[in-house]
Amino acid sequence: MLATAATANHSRLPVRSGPIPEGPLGLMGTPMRFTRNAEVYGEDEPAEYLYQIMSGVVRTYRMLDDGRRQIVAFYLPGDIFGVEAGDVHLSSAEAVSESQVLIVKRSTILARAEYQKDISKLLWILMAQELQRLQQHSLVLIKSAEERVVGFLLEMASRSSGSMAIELLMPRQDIADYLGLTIETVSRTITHLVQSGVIALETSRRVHFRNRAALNRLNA
Amino acid sequence: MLATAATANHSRLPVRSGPIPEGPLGLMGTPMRFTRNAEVYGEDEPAEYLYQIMSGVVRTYRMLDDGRRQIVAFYLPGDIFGVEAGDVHLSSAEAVSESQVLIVKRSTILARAEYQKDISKLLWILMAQELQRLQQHSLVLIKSAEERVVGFLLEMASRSSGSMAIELLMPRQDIADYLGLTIETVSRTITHLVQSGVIALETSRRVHFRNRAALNRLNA
DNA sequence: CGCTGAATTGACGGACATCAAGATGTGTGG
DNA sequence: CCACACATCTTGATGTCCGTCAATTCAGCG
Repeated sequence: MLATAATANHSRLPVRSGPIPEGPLGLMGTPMRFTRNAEVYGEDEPAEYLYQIMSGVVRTYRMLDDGRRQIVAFYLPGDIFGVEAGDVHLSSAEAVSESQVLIVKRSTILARAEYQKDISKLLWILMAQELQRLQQHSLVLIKSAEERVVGFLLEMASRSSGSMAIELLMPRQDIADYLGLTIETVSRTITHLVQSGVIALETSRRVHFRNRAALNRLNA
Repeated sequence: MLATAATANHSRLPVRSGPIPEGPLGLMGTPMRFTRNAEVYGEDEPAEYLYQIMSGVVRTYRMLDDGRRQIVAFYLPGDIFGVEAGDVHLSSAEAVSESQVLIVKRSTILARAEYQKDISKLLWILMAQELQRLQQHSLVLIKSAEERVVGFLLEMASRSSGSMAIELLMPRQDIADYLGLTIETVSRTITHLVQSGVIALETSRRVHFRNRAALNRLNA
């Protein structure tokens, strides 16, 4: 799954996983910075580039005409995003926090893919991940609020280095829009998890796991 | 969006869009029949084949541990399914009704794709469609029951030939599991749409559109 | 016909949204 | 360093949409 269980790293520092995974993109990309909430690309724009996160977090999302926002994915350091099978972006992308992103022209990659087998293989793998994430996500959206929140915490845990505690790198509103809930429901659910002793909050963004077994059980 | 408004075709015949689109698969496939509810493939099985529907309907779905079923997609005549970026199926596939399906070995296709450019292009297009469908679907799952049902009817309309009336080729339970609702809610919502005069039911499976504008308006 | 699965309808309760207020945290300027 | 402004997060009260449970009705078929 996305759950690449990294061996525990009991650093007390914020997550930001260590060194940037030197993917194939690292060799040819141009670094660029995005401030909080800055747009990386917009829905329906031509998909000209691929992006790899060096630091920070990026969210992709789509808007419903009535103003609701569905966050499609969060990308963390090392993750590659902007992959589309078509030549137009299906969603918009924004920096959740100050972020550094490597940018590579799609045409360059596609050209290389012509003769360089591993590149085109990489593209397929990325597509496969996207598909799997999306399928997983639609499964999440039919669960109860508690299951969604627990699932989210576990997903974030699996993607960050620490196993005992994680840093939520996005505001509650983003979590709500990712899970298809309201911010109040997310907040209340977390409070409830704290009260039942399965997690503890050091700050509102920092979550300690006190009973991982119970969490897994709640993740029906 | 998915609603590719086809120019009207006032046939009174059941949907089953005309002749089978003679895709590249048509040239080399082996036909096979599946009875109602027969399994085409199962989740986690190796993805060895691609499938093209000749007649009937196939659904793909995933199960939640608590028994809930999330239908991922319905495939109608002409549609190709079984495309996975990885080499394992992420979902199971079953015939909704008696169906005829063309089957092609994946390895054959991939081999051809090596030197035959249009084949590998086709694969990308299919992936793109899957991605788009999935994204669309997760947007649907955060809408209200009425919006989901209306959206479903419009989606089915856009995929079938007739514009004034459509045949729902699957039972209510399948619609419910596709939309993340219960069968009762689907039924009640349809009844409500009938009462407000935007649709009419000839039989429970056959839907007449009486006020397309209103439908589009309800599809927030 | 009567049998069987599918679909509809009704009564009721609960989970989550909504509306509103307060608490906590954070950055800025004096 | 403090104070104020503003955003984020939490908490409470209330409403409603939809799920659950249960009973009918309807359609297809031997």
